[in-house]
Amino acid sequence: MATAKNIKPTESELEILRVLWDKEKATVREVHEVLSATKDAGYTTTLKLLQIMFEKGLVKRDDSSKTHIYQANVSKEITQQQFMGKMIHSLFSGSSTQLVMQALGNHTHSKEELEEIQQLLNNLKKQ
Amino acid sequence: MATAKNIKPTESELEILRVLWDKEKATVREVHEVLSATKDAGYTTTLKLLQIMFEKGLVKRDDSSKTHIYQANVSKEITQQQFMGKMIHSLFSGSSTQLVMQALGNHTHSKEELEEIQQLLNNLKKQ
DNA sequence: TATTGCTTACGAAAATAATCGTAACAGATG
DNA sequence: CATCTGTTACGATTATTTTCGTAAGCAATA
Repeated sequence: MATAKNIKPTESELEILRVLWDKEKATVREVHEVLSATKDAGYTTTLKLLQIMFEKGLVKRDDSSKTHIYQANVSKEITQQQFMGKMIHSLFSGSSTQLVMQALGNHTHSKEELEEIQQLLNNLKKQ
Repeated sequence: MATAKNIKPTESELEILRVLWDKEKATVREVHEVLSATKDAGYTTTLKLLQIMFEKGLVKRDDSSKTHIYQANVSKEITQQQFMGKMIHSLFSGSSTQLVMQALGNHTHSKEELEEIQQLLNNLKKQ
């Protein structure tokens, strides 16, 4: 993903990005279809939002045919980091460890997942 | 903390809660003093915000003397969980494991912190 | 060709959040 | 008592985000 803008997507923009990260490419209608399952806003609302996101550089689009095709222009990873950083700062006094412990303690993890985390932890300890 | 409202604090409200969690009790002026170190908004802005938060039940206050004394009315833990849940859902496809790995991988942790996490992990594995 | 259906563009309204200005009041102090 | 200082109350403004209505275009097709 070439352009990693440091623009923080709004709540609604995030919902759209989620769809685009999942589908890779999508038309306004496709995005709207997914969104309308969980929220009710009109088609033009989704359209407008995508247009705004395009202006901000959050998405790119192929407008060579009448029906434009949108694609995320910020990576999921970068966005995750961005929000995590904010979260760590504003809710965990800057301690990512506290955040990790909170997430570990308050959600269920399968044996396999715990093992996966253990692997990563082992690697970190080796440094 | 008796009343755990499921009201999501806004960005600014969160900043105020952070101060209140830290200081336990505080007057508007005290909150504002802390805030003004990092952001510039007038005193009455902080006052108004606290009044709104009071109406929402995010804070409680002792108004027995002229200068009211505010206190958080939602716990840091509950609020953390609330935001974490949202985050896991909207950015990690519902997988808290992914979030944990992201946080572990993208931030530095001291030997002691890693050990602390290991302890918790051990406990979880025992279940 | 006329109609229908789906599309984009875009201004503007509605909703939400943040900020401030001003009034009023209480307490201290000259 | 008059004044100054610091406080709350609160309406109103501003900024941001979300939503929608309407116009216009294009393509398929009756």
